[in-house]
This record gives sequence, C-alpha cells and structure tokens, in this order.
Amino acid sequence: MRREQLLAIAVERFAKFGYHNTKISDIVAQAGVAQGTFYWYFKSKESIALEIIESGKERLLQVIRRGYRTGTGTVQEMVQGSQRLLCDIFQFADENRYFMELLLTGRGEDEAIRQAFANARIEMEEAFKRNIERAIELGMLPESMDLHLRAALLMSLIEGVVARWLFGPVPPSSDLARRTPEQLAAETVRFEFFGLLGI
Amino acid sequence: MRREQLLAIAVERFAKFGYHNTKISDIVAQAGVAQGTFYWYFKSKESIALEIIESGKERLLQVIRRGYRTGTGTVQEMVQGSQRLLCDIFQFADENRYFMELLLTGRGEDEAIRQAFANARIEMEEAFKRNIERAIELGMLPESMDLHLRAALLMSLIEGVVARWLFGPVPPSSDLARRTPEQLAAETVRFEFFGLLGI
Amino acid sequence: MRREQLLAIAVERFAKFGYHNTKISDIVAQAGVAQGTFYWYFKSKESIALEIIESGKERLLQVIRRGYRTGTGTVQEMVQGSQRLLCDIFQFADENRYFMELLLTGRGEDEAIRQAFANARIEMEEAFKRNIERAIELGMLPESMDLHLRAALLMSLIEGVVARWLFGPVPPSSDLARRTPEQLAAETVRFEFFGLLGI
Amino acid sequence: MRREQLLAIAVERFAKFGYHNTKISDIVAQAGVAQGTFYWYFKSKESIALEIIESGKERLLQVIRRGYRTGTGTVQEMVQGSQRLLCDIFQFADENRYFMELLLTGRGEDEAIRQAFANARIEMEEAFKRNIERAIELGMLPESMDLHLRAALLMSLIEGVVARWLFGPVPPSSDLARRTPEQLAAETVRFEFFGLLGI
DNA sequence: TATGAATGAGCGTTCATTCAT
DNA sequence: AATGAATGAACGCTCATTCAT
Repeated sequence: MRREQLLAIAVERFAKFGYHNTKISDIVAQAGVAQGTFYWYFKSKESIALEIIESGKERLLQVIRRGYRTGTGTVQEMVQGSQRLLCDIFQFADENRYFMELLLTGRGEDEAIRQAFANARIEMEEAFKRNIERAIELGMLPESMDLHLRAALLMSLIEGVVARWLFGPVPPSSDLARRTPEQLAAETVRFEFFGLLGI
Repeated sequence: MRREQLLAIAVERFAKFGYHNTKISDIVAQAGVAQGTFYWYFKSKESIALEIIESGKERLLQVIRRGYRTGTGTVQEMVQGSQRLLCDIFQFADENRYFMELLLTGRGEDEAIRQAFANARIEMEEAFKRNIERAIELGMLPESMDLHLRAALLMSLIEGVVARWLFGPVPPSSDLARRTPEQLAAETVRFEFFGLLGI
Repeated sequence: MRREQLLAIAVERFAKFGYHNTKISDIVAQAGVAQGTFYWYFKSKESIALEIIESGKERLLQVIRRGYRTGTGTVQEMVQGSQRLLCDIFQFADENRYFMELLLTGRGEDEAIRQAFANARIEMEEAFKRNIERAIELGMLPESMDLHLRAALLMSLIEGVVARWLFGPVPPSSDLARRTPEQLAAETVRFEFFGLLGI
Repeated sequence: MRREQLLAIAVERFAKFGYHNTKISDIVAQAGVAQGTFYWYFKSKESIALEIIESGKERLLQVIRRGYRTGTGTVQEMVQGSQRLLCDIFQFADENRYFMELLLTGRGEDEAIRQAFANARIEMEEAFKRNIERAIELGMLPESMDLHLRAALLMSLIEGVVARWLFGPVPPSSDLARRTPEQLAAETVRFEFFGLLGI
C-alpha cells in the first residue's frame, strides 16, 4: 500500500516536474510520511525511477505484442487490426498518462535513467518491427520499404500523437486534446496507410 | 568571441548531459576561464539556456518558412517540394545537432526552460501548418483531413526521424544513422504522402 | 541465549569495523532477528558497548590479579612467574580476541565509551602496579625505577605485543602472528627483565 | 592560510573527539567560514583526514630515520644514541600532540583511514628495524633476539610511553605527565637496554 | 518476546551565485 | 574583462530509536 502510494506519487511528480525537480521531501510530504519512510521501501531516488520505467515498459510491451490480431490478409483487415492496436495503445496511454509522459519526455536525467528510457523505447520499436514483419509475411504489407525505417516512422507517429494528445504542447487552436482514443486511432491509421494524400 | 565560446560549450553539454547535469563549473573549465567570468556574459544558468533555445528556434523557423517552394500544383511537384524542405531541415539538424538534440530531447528542466522548448515546437508546428494550408489552397493536397492533425503527424514524423537518425536510441540492427539527408528525405516523404502501403 | 548472541555479534563487529561503522541493523541481521528485538535486550547502542567493555575488563583483571604466583624470591622464580602471567594474558587475549581488539584499538567513539575504555586500561595498569609492588616488597625487583613508569612500560609492552600478534598491523615480513602464547611470553619476559642487550 | 587553518582545526578535533564525532560544520564554524568553503580546499572529509595522516607520517619518519647517529660501537654510545633518538621523538610528539594522538589512538574509522594509520605505523616500525639492524652490524647489539620482535617491542614501548605521557589515560597518582622529554627518554632507554632488573 | 514499519534529526556534499580585487 | 575564494540553501541519504501489534 505505502509502496504503491509512493510509486504513484513519484510517477506523477517525475512526469509533471521532472526527475531533478522532484525532491524526496516532496514525495514524502505528499504521502504524509517521514523522509526516512521512503528509504524503507526504496533503495534510492534512482532506484524508484528505474522501477517505474521498468514496470511501465513491461505493461506497454504487452499491449504492443498483442499485434495486429488479424487472421486472413486483406488490406481492409490490416487497417482494422492496426486501428485496434493503436486504440489499445492510446487507451493505455490515457490510463497511464504520467508514465507515458515520463517515457516520452523524460530526458536529461542521470545516466542510468536515460539508459532505461532509451532501452524501453528501443524494445517498443522492436515489438512494432516484429508486427510489421509478420504483416509482410502474411502478404498484408508490401516489402518495398526498409523495415527498420517503417518501424521508426510508426513509432514516431505514435509518440508524437500521444504526446500532443495528452500532454501538449499543442498550438492553441488545436482541438487534439478532445479526441477519443478511437477517433485518434482512426485518423492516425489513415495517415499510416495512405499518407497525406489520403485515399 | 568568449561569449560565443561559452554558448557553444553550453549547447553541447546541455545536449550531451542534460541541463541539470551541466554545471557552470564544467562550462568554464572547458572554456579555460574562471567561474566568475561566466556571470560577466550571462545573467544566470537559466538565461544562457533560454538564449540558446531562442536563437536556435529562429534559425530553424527560417528553414521551415521557406516552405514547399513550388509554383504550379501537380502532385509530383508537391512531393518534390516537400522532399526538398525535409532535406533542408535534416541538413540544418545535422549542422546543429546539439541544438536539435536539446530541442527534441530536452525536458525535465526548470519551468521557464520547458516553456521555451514547448514554445519553439509549437511555432515549428504552426509554420508547417501554414505550409500545408497553402498547399491546400493551391489544390495540391485534399482537404479531407484535419489541418492540425496533419501538421502534428508531420512534425511527429520529422522529430522522430531526426532524433533516431542523429542521436539514437536506435535498435542495434538499424542502419538509420548512415543515411544521407537526401536519402532520409526521400524515404520520409514517401511515407508522408503514400503511407505504409507505398505507391 | 539471544542476549548472549547479540553481545557476541556486537563485540565482533565493533572490533572488526569500529563502533560507528557497526549499525544496529547489521547486528540484528546477522542474528536473524528484527530491529526492535535489539531494544528488548539492550537500552541502546551505547549501553551494549558499555556492557561489553565492563564485563571484558572484569575477566581480564581476574587474570592479572592472580599475579606472579611465586613464593620465595629468586630472580629465576620471578622470571618464571612473570612468564606464566604473560602467558595467561596472551591466552586470554587469544580466546577473547574481539574484546581485546576493542580494548586495544577502540577509540574515537562517543565520550562515555572512551571513558569506559580509558578506565579499563587504568585498572589494568594498577593491577600490574600492585604486582610489581609486591615483587619489590619480596625483594625480587630493585627499587631503582619509578613504580608508575615501570607499570606503564610493562603495560605498553603487553599492549603492543598483543596488538601486533593478534590484529596486526605487522610489517609484511614479520612472522609474529605465528607465535604460540608460550613463545611470545618467553621472548617478552626476556626483554622485560634484561632489555635489548639480553642476558 | 585558510587551508592550513582548516587542517589545524581538523587535526585537533579529530584527535580530541574522533573522526566520526567531528562534523564538517564544527570545523567550519570554528574557522568562521561557510560550509561550502571547506569543499573549496578539500575534496571530502575523508581526504582531509588522509592528508593529515600522510603529512604527519612523513615528518615523523624523518625524525626516526636520523637513527642512532653514533660512530664507533661502545654500549655507552649506543645507549646515548638511543636516548637522543627517543628524545627527538618525544619532542616531536610534544610539538605535534594532536597528530600523535590521532596516530596512536585513531581507530574505528572508515576503511581508507584505518589503512592509512596502519600503514603509517608499519613504516615507523620498519624505520626502527633498520636502525636496529645497523646497530647489530656495528656490533653494538647482540644478534640473540628476533629482529622483528625487537622492533615491535621498541615501538610498543614508545607508543605506550607517548600515549600515557601526553594524552593519558594515566592512573590518578602517576606524575608521568610532568616529565620532560629528556627525563622520559632516559628512563625509557634504561628499560630498553637493561629491562626491569635495571643495571 | 518479537516484529518491522515508521520516525526525524542530522550528516556530508553540491553548486549557482556573489563580490572584493 | 576577469579572477577565484567564499557563500549558504538545499539535497539525498543514514540510522538509532520508537511503538502499535
């Protein structure tokens, strides 16, 4: 209980204010416990950050690994599968927005933490790459483009959309923030498959 | 001279190690001057960071504002124009990689600095939005998709590609880092206009 | 049982690592009990240290007070008596090496503990003084040297020898550590009575 | 100046109260400077302690290395030489009493510091061993006793005498503290060469 | 007897900033 | 323009001790 409470407060503050601007004293004050209590549950400030990243990464990877979940191979099905996957990811992001904020914007921290973040994003990208690979095997996607690049572009799209949707910065006139996960997935997947020129 | 030297060292270290992990004492040591000298040229650590962001932003916006640089309105020309623009951006990124690293990964800093970063990215996105708007007016792009979202997706693509291309993290097997700006622009623009399904 | 176990662990760790470098949490961890249990048996960290010193001092004083154990007064007997006493002390030191280490090297601690150590050593020295006094009365030793100084020199000899024999530091080439208590006593007593010039 | 001032305060407090009971805040308060000033001159608390030990050790070794300073080889000269050496050492101890107190009683500290102390004492003992060796070569001392042990006994004598003379603990009735270095040297050397039985 | 979570004062250290020169 | 010694608030962390169970 206490442990979970401290974890939750830490994710939130790390995401909102950054790692270095989050003091242990802030965390324990918000939890209403003494400074020492933190160190009963966690070895150090770094270790709690690492734990947050690791566990969030695992949960997010589970979502991605479900893949396109489509049987036969029409483009139609491919698009639907991708849309469902994106929707799942957006939902996860919505439910774990502090973690996602950390993951997508968390840089400039200590070396070990940078590493953990970089690692989490690499693993995500590779999970996507495997999905695309499988889609190519099933004949659902053409082989014409470099696999790595495709995965990179896909990740970029998702990272950018999630970041803008949930944490800004968005241009003042944008109503991106008001989209539902479903809407967002539909629009993103349209761009993903058909590009700026649309259908 | 001294001023520029200090600025250059600061961008580099902010980008490499992050704002909080860069001490004034590191900067002056690398420049070979005394601690106090820093404060003759800059008001504070924050102010040098702000200056770096502001000036980098202006230079980058100039690149973007040149726009698609196309006269008539065939799709062919649209694609070529976009490719040229992306290529310019990638070249700028390559020549200003410390600034770009800062811009794309610099988060978790003090509030004023976050704001400056957020602002820079919003202005970039709006510059893109104006480009797209003009392309729609010229009939080069369909009106079918939300303007804001299109700009957001485009920015996401660019940010993601530049970040992976220049600073990693990239999956170990990826050869993204070895692309020339031209190659990268060609591949990105293909995705931009035609999506995952290709031509 | 528990009490004795905790005492034994404490002497060992105090001797090995010093008072301040021994945490209550180390002691209880090694004993396999909870932190709070310590405070059921001892009032505080200081009190367990004091108890260790006090009880060790009493046992050591018993050994010293047995004295030279000689009846008549030949020099021969005097030497033998002294040798036996030293041997007893060395054996005690060997069997209580953690306590001896504490006694001989334990400094830099809190005031009350310093006091207890100082006290123990003073009492030891006075026990020796009484032995020498009795030897003088019996005509076994000349009166020519200051009594206090003789006791001090004797104590110094014993402290130094025991410290080097059991806990080092010894110069690398020295084989002091391999002596038996008997050998050590013989050699020390020779120096004690006849000095560097030997017989 | 500041550096020397801080060093002097540190030796004194380390000797009087022990390493762990000396806070940086105590040192700087006594020097009348801010906490941070300490770190302008020294890397850490440990490093100042190490520097104190190292420099004191060197100065003391210089005294010991002057050796017996005797030419020909009568016992008389040997005794006189030894007495002069002891006298020098006692004078050094008197003039550097805080350092000597540290050296003779400083234990229970952090590992690096323990090591430095142990090392200093080993080097001292070896300096004495070389002196004895030379005396044997010159035929001034019999070969009958183990060299290492003789050096150890000599060191023990000196350590014990200095410790009692300058910092106690001494039995209340002892007037040891009032001896001059010369007196102390004379009495110690008598014991050193002729033992408890005197001449 | 025994537990172990909780406490909180206090420590060593860092570093942006100031200022007399 | 430049120095570099000095500042001091603030941080992460430690650990002897307490106390409800």
